[in-house]
Amino acid sequence: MTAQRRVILDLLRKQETHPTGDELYRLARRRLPRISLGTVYRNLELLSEAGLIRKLALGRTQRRFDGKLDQHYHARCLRCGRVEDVSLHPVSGLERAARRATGYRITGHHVELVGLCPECVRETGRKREETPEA
Amino acid sequence: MTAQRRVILDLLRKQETHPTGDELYRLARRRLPRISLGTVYRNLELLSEAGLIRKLALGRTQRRFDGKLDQHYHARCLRCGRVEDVSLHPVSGLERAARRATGYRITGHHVELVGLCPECVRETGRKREETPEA
DNA sequence: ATGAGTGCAAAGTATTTGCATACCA
DNA sequence: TGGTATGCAAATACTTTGCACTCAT
Repeated sequence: MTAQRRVILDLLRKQETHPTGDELYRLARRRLPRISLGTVYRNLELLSEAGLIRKLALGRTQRRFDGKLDQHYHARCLRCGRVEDVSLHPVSGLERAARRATGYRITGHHVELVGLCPECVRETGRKREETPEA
Repeated sequence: MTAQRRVILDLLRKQETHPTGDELYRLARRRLPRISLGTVYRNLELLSEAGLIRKLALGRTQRRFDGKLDQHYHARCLRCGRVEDVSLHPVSGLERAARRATGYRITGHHVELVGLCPECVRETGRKREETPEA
């Protein structure tokens, strides 16, 4: 746990917002003026692998598109990155509860389930070296 | 509705996966060899504005990080992009139901509520020109 | 002829990586 | 002194945009 890593973790823990890599870099620079963007990203990666922080906008940074417009949820495989539809009844009451809790005008919601797809379950059953990305 | 746009919409509707811009570009090129990546992205944007398709990995393409590890959900403002924690009781039974429906080994889930934050509700109450991105 | 849409290439944004150096066990 | 982490800069990945041109009104 280097000074850089500690500062990043610290910032992230006390931050109410959910900062981006760049925001974190700017914040971290106030305490460690010579820290580099690369170090910030590297440590974010390591910290999240270690389970000390979470990445939002899970999955890859690349955007995916969906032609199905009915309300449905998604399951994403942590290992191979595939995304599948999950047809479950939309959770009722969620949006109303969230409105109360946040004051937002909620217009929709989305659920992402994460785990391993059947195929990757089999694969990792055999050889356990590879670790899911996050 | 140009030929390009129709092809993209078509592909997206019949695709089981949730293709990325690039994948769609490659698929579209089989039917329209001269289509360009720019056109694909432009049309994805337009189609999603028109409500004909959905963007997954909502929000910006930029990743955000979270230092809080307890299970909690997030609310994202469509207009200003801010992301806030929402403390709601985790939806129970969701993961089990998803496992049944998909065969995935589910290890977690995440809920994102989308809408307008109170501040943006006020803003848009006044002037209605700006439209949320998606 | 006008406005919307296109292909192409260049620019932009976000993130990752190679490399030489610095630091610690 | 060996391995890990760093700063810096270059590279990469993905997406957006400027521009000149086409095409259907």
